[in-house]
Amino acid sequence: MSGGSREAGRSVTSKVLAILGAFDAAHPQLTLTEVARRSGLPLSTAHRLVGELEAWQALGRGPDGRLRVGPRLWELGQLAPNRLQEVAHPWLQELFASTGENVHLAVRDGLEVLYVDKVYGRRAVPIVSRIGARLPMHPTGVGKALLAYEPDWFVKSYLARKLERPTAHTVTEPGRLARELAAVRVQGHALTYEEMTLGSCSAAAPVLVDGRAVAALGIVLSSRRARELPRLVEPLRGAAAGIARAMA
Amino acid sequence: MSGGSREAGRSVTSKVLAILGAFDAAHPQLTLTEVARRSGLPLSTAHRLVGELEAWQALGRGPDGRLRVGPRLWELGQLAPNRLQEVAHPWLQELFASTGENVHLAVRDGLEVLYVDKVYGRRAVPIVSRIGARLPMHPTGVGKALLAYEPDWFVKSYLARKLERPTAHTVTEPGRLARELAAVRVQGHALTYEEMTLGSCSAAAPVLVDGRAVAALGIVLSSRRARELPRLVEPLRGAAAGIARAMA
DNA sequence: AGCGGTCTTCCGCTGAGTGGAAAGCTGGTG
DNA sequence: CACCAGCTTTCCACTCAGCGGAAGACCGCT
Repeated sequence: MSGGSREAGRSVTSKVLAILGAFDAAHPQLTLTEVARRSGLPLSTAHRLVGELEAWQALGRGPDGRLRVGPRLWELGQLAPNRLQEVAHPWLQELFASTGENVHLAVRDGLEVLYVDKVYGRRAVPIVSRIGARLPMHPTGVGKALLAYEPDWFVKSYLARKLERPTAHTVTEPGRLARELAAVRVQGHALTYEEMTLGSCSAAAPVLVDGRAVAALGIVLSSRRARELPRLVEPLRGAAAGIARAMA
Repeated sequence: MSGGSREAGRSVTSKVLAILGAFDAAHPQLTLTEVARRSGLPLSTAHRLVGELEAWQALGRGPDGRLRVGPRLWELGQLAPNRLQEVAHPWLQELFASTGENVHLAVRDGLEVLYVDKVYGRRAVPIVSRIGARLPMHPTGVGKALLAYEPDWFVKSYLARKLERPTAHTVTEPGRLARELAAVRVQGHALTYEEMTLGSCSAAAPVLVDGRAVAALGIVLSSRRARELPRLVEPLRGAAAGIARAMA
């Protein structure tokens, strides 16, 4: 840019976006120095740009003075149209009403599940997912439900990587996982037991439109109540089917 | 900036933000030309910057090719911490569960109400508010509940302006409105009948922390069922009080 | 084929943006 | 209370990235 940019060809816009990109679910608040480090910008450059973003409320500061995403970006984000969420939300609500359990909706994004919506009540025990958060596919119910309906080549390349292992219950052996996915395809739903978080288990069903899983609907409960899961599968599948019908 | 910027002193960052600012609830999707007009930028400049934003998924395109807020900004927006929403959501959920009606939570932002959260089911009839949307204060239940607890000078200057009149039922005479606000303060809740939208009416209660209304909780239903509103006031006030206690 | 609108590309000028360095702030430690 | 380590803020002279008017491509409509 104008002036002595060390790394030529980097636009101001890309720097601004790099700063925004420094924030993610694992790093929702950062010091200026951390922003500079994570975005790969010189500290003084980060300082100036962050100042402008802050003035516009794109970024804000927490009580401790650390930087966080600001209200203006939240508001802007709400403008992003999301047909899936709009169509599906009433079903999540209904499923929650009839079961009283945490329910959530996720889509695949890259090699992860992205949580798109969630309905929970007061006694919601385990905070497993957050709207907008990402988790790996293989240890989550919704992830398995989605993965099971991906084409072979995709599943193969997913399993070929070294898979994370958040708990001792996580299944990471490619063979066993592939067999589980086959079972999901046959049964039409996935179950997990403490594979992502100790203390919680889940059931999930794919939202199938033209044979492709465009999303997955999941229900999570405390693993103490794991034996109640089978009872929840039917309503879960019903809601997933309802969403699928409304999406088509 | 570098080059022949007509309006000197305008940073690239401010231009990027102006582009983002071109999107709002009333204009969720825009053509490039509209973006340029609304942000006050030359078309070619808008074109270049929009290109970069699009590549980063900060903006996206709808099926018709028009620009909209992209998934990346949605995700980023979800990162914005919001204690009010986190604390209040379970109460909204519970209020919805016990009444089956649309409930929503709003705060004052400038001279408008900003909807922060909303819970609704399948039979939700009237789409009055959207999370992240803004509406004027005087024709909405939550707006009246919030306005009633603002300091005198604020209310005075609010009433001094020419007030919008979305329906024939909207109260805009300063005197009558002031009297209504006094009644809200006495009763602890506000009622509206088709003041914002024909066909729907609402009740709302302030969330009072140290005597200040930090938010308002509202419930909306079809005006055909207006006579059921009084029955809903008690649960509404209970939930608002619960939120207030949890916020303190 | 002409028209009103949109989108895309081009290119030479220039001041906005740059970032290293140095100075200011913390708060913790011996 | 001097010292230090890490974070934040300010400064400034150099320079190339960004600029935007203009020209042209590309619609859909009549």
